[in-house]
Parts: sequence; structure tokens; C-alpha cells
Amino acid sequence: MTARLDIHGDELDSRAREVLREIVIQHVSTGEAISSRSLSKSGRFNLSPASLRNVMADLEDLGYLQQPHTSAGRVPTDRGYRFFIDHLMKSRRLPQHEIDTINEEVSHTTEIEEVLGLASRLLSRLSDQVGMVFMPTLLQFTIRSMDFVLVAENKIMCIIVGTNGVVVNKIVESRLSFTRDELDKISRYISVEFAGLTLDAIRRRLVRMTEQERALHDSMLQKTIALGIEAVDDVTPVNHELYLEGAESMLTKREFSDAGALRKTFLALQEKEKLVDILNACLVEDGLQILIGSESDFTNIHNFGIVARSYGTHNAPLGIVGILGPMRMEYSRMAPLVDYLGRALSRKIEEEGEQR
Amino acid sequence: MTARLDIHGDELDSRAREVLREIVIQHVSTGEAISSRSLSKSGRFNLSPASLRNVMADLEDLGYLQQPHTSAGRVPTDRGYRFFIDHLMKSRRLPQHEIDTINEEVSHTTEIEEVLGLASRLLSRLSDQVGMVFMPTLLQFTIRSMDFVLVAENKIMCIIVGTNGVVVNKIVESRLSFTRDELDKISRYISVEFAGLTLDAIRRRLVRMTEQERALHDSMLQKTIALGIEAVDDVTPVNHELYLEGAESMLTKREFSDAGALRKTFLALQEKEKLVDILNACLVEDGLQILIGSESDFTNIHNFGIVARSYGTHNAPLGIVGILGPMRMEYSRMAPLVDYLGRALSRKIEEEGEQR
DNA sequence: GACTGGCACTCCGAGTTGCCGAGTGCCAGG
DNA sequence: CCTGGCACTCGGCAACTCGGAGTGCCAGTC
Repeated sequence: MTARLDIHGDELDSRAREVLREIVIQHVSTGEAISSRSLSKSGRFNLSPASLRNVMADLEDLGYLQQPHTSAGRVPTDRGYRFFIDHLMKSRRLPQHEIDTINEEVSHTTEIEEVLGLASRLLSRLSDQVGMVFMPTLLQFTIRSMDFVLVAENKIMCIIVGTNGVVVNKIVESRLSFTRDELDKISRYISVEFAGLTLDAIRRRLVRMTEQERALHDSMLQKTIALGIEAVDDVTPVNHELYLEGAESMLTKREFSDAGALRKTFLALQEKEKLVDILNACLVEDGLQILIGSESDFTNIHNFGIVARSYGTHNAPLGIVGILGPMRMEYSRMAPLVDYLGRALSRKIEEEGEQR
Repeated sequence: MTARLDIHGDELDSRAREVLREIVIQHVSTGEAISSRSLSKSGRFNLSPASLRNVMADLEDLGYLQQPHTSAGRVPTDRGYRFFIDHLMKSRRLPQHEIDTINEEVSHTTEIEEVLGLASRLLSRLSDQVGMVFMPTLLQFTIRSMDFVLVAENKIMCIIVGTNGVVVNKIVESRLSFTRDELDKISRYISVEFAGLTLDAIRRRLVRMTEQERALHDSMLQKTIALGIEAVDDVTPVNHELYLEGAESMLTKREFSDAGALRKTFLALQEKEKLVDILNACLVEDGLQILIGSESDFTNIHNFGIVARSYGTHNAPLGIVGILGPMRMEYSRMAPLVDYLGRALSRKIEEEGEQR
């Protein structure tokens, strides 16, 4: 009866908003469906259960709430969560000790793989959800230097340092053999010639050089080119593009108390392609993003929520950090956490870059 | 009544052995408790269910079998599995394609962390259990060379190559600053001076050198020593000492169909200390080892089995490879798998060592 | 017109009962 | 020593009951 719609039709009555807000909060903390009676007893409304029932019925009609079954309380829908996050949520400040933990741990690492691994573990630990860190590609990665070290007869370790301080290393096996001195020379040559270029550009340039006349006669140059190409070649897909940590945190969540859903979820986490797709989509926008339920189709079952944020320098995002958990999670706590970690990573990377 | 014991009292009648064998095999493949009727119908015995019941009752009295409840079939006990493995099991040959897979994958990797990570994934995939690879310590690790590469103002990547071909690298942060040339010199000096020594020995020697008069006056030598010590210092606990892979394979095992046991198991896998203890114990003996149920106390619940083997050169085992799964697993398949992978790893390491 | 108490209705879940089938132990006979 | 037969036990399934929780709606009150 009582139409609780704004004149615009897309906004809720302030009372309805309060009710929705309270329901989300209560449901997140208890996991139960929320009844009119428990709302009334919460003391936040001076209303009887019957009145609240009217409001709730309206919210249900509008698609913000739903009933698991006839004689149960109400639970927020995707849409309910979405409205909550967009209009009702008050992000808490990140507690100081979490800030400290993040700063401390981040400052102690240097290699990129280490940092990303750490970040995902950190996220998982602090959020008690699954932590995700995604590094999409290194092709736009500009280099500062490239060094080659002899490791065995025809195995050479190649160390690439990015202008952003990121360090990548890999071992290449070459048919050619090199002496230490040759490698030293090559290191210097490449570092000087190619500093500031992206891996992609370097690769193209090296390939072009193969075709040039001069290269044919200079055997040293030939060797340099061959080694350079091999070094740049498949550095791109770093061993793990996607760092996932803390899948076991799912175990304690009540939404996974039955083994079937749990299994499905784990198997879904196994095949990372879908997650990569989802995260890649996040890469285009910057700032914090929250995906709820069917907004991201991770595992057909739409019981999940994702909080993510890009990191990297302002105009060139490097990748994504985020968490994945059940739809019913404390977004007001997760949001600042992910946001801060993203900032910390970005800062770290920028610092390393300036540092020389 | 019919005492089916050998004169020695510790051996079983040949019929009893056959029955036990069949029960283990059937139970492993089906997961069900085995009834006298199904044994009789298997066709391996020309006996009626009633006769088999007598044998089974004896086996139960002797502790090789047990009944989950009165009107259920029998299931092997720890002791039953132990007897099966020691006396009844015929190890199958490893199928050729698995041999090929292992050889191929192993031959494509070089860095130690890569190899170990790969091995654990490989084990998990081929066994459909949890794969474990453990590298206990690098202190007895003898080096062939040590190189230093400037990565940023005061960050230096240090690459240690072992005489066994193992490559370890880490980044050290130093208060001192070095030029490329200095680092080159230091690399050569250390590689020449210390080749063939263990990290432990190198460390001791460097520390001793600090105290010598000469060092006080030679600033280059001072720098060398400082850097050397930092490089050697905490290379020991490599980031992950224990590689665990495939915990999710537990999900599909019927013994973990209830969420509680599953949860306990995952949490137990989280804290790796206990596993490290167990594996360390395996290090002293060489050859394949199988631990069943209460023989290793992983997770108080004694439902697990471990198949493990040391790898490394003959007189100096480097670590352990193995799998962990429910007690009910195909030991006859797991044993050759773990064994072969252990051999492959050892061979790989030896080859790398010779190769120059 | 907004709020409230009351009442009938629905549905879940826990507990109870009864029953069937599977499997055993034991005994007596071949 | 083996076997068929019989009585016994137990787990699991299905049907049923019943109380509790929660809703929707209606009529009454301020």
C-alpha cells in the first residue's frame, strides 16, 4: 500500500534505506535471515514488527530483499548489496595496526614475485578471504638494465631490471657458448642501448637487427642478438600470472558448510582463466571496484563478491589486487583494506623507480 | 578356532594372506567395507561366504581387519595395510607415458625452485594426491660460483651456483655502494677463492677474515667480505622449504565427503611444521618409505598414508619427495611413481653437476 | 493516514517410528 | 574342513508428527 518510492522512482524512502541498511549489516554479521521481530528488537527503529514487515514487503517487491522460504526472514539480494554499497555503506577507516603491518611487510621485499606473493598472502590474512594479485603482462615493461651471468656451460641467467625497480630473472639455455667476458660486454651493450625501452620494443628492434647487413659480419653482435631475443622472449608470462592465496579461508565460512558447494568453489578456483578475465575487466577502470554476485560470473553460482583495485603508476596500471569471498562479507572493512594495499603497492613501485 | 598363524606366529596362512590381499585391493578400489559374500563372488576363492567369514574373523582377531559396525563388511586396519605393503603388494611398473611425462618436464627446468615446484605439481597430478617436495637445508651445499649484479643503488642480486648445478638467487640490500666493476671483481674473487666449499664453510671463513689485520687496511677486501657474508647469510631457509601441491585433490575423495574432516585436514596442511618433522625423519633412511595411519601422526586423525623417498646424490641426500593421501590409496601405483620421480630428480641433479 | 496487535497460515527441521536389506556368527550336517 | 541355513544386529531410508518461527493480512486505535 504505502508506496515508499521517491518521486524519481529509483531512490528509496529514508526509512526504507535505514531498514535495508540494518538488514544488510545484521545479515552480514550473523549469516541468518533477518526477521521483522529481530529488527524491531534491535532498537534502531521505534516501530513494531508489523510496521517493519510492511517496509520489508516493499523492499522485497523492489528486488532488494528476498525470502529463502515462506516462513523465514529476509536476506539481501545482489541488488540489495549493490544499493547498500553505493549509498548506505560507511567505509571504516583501516585500523592502524593493519596499516602498520602492510607498510612493514611491503618494505621488506624487493623482487616482484616476492612482493606480489606477499601481497596476496597479506590480503588473505587480513581479510580472512581469498587474496588475489594479478600481474597482467610485462610487455609494456620498460627496462633499466639487463645482465647476463654464466651459470653453466650453456645456461645463462638473465636479470632484467625495470625502470620501476621490478626485477625479473630467468635462465636461458643457448646453443652458443659464452665466456664471462663476452657476457659482461653484452650486458653493458644491451643496458646502454636499450635502457628505457619496453620489452616489446626491444624484441622488435633485435629482430630487425638480425636482418641488417652489418650484423651478418660481426659475430659478437650476432651472439648478442641471439641471447637478447631469447632473454626477452618468454619472460612475458611470468610463472604465475595470478597469485591466489587463502582458499582455505573458505572452509570456515558458514555458506560452505556443505561439502558440495565447497568442492565446486575449490575447483573453480583451480582454473584461473575465468578469474583472470574478471580481473582484466577491472583493469580498465581505476579506483576501487566491487562486484557482487551475478555481476561477475565466477562459478555459475552467484554467491560471491569481489573487491578489487588496480595498482601501478597512475597512467600505467600494472595489475590488480583484490579479494574474493562470499557475497555476504564486510564490504565496509574490505574496501579500505584493498584500497590501502593497492596504494601501498603503487607507492612501493614508484619509490623503487625513483630510487635511481 | 582354526588358528591361522604360522609356526613363527608372525606370519599368516597362505589363504589368509590371499584374503587379506583381496580385501585391501577391493577396499582401495571401492572404498566400501568388504563382505564375505562379495569376496566369494569375486571368483578368486572357491569358497563359500561362510568359510570366508571364518578366515575374516581370524584376521580380525589378529588385528588386520576391523568392522565399522556389527553388520558391515570388513575394512583393513593400519596393521592390515602394513602387512599388505610389506608382504602382499606387487608394485606395478610405472606406465611408460608417466615415465615420459616426468622425464620431459624435468628436463625443461633448471632453477632449483622451479624443479622442486614442478616436482610437487607433477606428483600431485599423476597421483591425484597431495604432492610434497622438501628441501631441508642448503648449508651442506658446495658452490661452484657466486656472481653479483647491480640491480639498484644499493641492491645487489647474488647468484649462487652449486657444484650440483643448483642455482639460487636472492637480492641483498647493502649499506655500502658498489660499482659494476667492483662487483665483477668481487664475483671473480669469490668464485675462485671459495669454489668447492660449502656455504657453511664459506661463511665461517669470511667471518674469520674480518678479524685479520690485512682486511682492515684493504677497503676492497672489506667490501668483499661484507657482501659475501650477506649473500651467504640467510640463503639457508629458502623461501619455501616445503612445496605442497594439490590439496584440492582431497576434495574428491570419498573419505572427506563431510565438511568437518575436510576442514581439519586443510588446516593441518596449513601448518607445515609437523609435515616437516615427519619428512625429516624420512631423510635418515634411504630408499622408498611408506607410512600408514598412526605410524605418522599427521593430524591426530590417523586416516592418512605417506609414500616418500629421499633424493639427491647417493651419499648426500638433498631432500625428500613424496605424496600424502588417505590411508586408502593405491600403494602399488604410488610406490613406483614416487620412486621414479625421486630417481629422476637425483639423476637431474647429478647430471647438472657433471655437466661442467 | 500511519501504526499496531492479533490471528491464520506456511514452512522448516528435529525427533520418532517402522521397515527393509545387508551382513554377520554360529550350528549342524555332509 | 567346508557349506547351507537360521537367527540376530545394525544402518539407512521414508513417512510422519509436531513445535517454532516468521509472515501476510485485517481490523482497531490514535
